[in-house]
Amino acid sequence: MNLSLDDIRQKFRDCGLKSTPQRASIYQALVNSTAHPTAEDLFAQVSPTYPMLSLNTVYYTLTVLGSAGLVQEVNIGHDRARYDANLSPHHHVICQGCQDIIDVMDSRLDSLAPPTGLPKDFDITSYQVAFRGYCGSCRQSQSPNKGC
Amino acid sequence: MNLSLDDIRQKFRDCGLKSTPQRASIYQALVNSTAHPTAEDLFAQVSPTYPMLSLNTVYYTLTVLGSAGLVQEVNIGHDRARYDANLSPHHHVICQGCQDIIDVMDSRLDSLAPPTGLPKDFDITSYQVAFRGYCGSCRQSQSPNKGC
DNA sequence: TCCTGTTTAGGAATGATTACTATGTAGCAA
DNA sequence: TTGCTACATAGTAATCATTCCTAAACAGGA
Ligand SMILES: [Mn+2]
Ligand SMILES: [Mn+2]
Ligand SMILES: [Zn+2]
Ligand SMILES: [Zn+2]
Repeated sequence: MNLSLDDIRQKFRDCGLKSTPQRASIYQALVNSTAHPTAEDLFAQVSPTYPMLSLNTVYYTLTVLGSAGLVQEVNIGHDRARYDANLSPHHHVICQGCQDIIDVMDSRLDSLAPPTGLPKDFDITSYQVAFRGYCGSCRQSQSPNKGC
Repeated sequence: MNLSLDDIRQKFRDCGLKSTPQRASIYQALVNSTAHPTAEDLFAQVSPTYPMLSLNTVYYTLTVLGSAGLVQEVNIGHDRARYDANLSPHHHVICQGCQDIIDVMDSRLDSLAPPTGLPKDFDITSYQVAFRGYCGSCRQSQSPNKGC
């Protein structure tokens, strides 16, 4: 992507969000990344430019951008939240060794038929496919189940 | 399902796991549920029968059963882990209001083509589809995005 | 029955996230 | 341009799920 700070300020205005240097930097770091960073990752990346930045602000910013629809959480486990500013429909491959998350953009996955057998009053708004496995460097360490 | 405690002791033996009353009760509560409970839920359910039960033991048991392949984690957010002893291939619908998780068994979802564009040394071992939306009772409270 | 490695209970520790709050500032209007 | 006000920030403290640690209990095999 590589959005400039000016592009970002414009986008914030369009969305009715206040534009602050911290907020713009955090969003820029996220939108220009494909690594699905944690809040801490973003904090570490932006900190050098804004030494006063608080990790708290990163969390607050992510929830604000989240409820504006500019950022989504990606859950690969219950441990820590990972964030994604890639709004085009896509899916994820997760390495169970290093926890890396790779984007999958495969249009065949974007029009799955709605699932059968649901309560009829259930309103599905979106879905995502999560593939799991092991990346090249984690393959050998892939531990088999003990019993069974 | 409705497995008896004897069935469960047998299954543990088959898997090479020690059978203790606590362990069997925890697994029984989980395997006979479709609610994808948390560790705390299981603790609350088993506690009346085993007043000395420790929440710690629930966590330990779940990791043991997990590495034996009898139990899987279902992640619907980064907040708390939900557990599932339903080993038949299936998918989930998650209500974003009440966090309920409903099983989806739709065989059309069980043979998706492997995704394109991955590093060739990536080894996919499984995948799951997570549908999100709002159940009947949570529908009205479904809050729209602020900006954008 | 005895032995040994696993399991349990309980308490303490960890670590990500949230809550609280005083100060700062963006955006708007006079 | 200036001043106002609501929102944003930083720092600290609190929360809470999960993990760590350890002594005692115990399951399963010899
Ligand atoms: Mn992504
Ligand atoms: Mn399930
Ligand atoms: Zn890996
Ligand atoms: Zn609901």
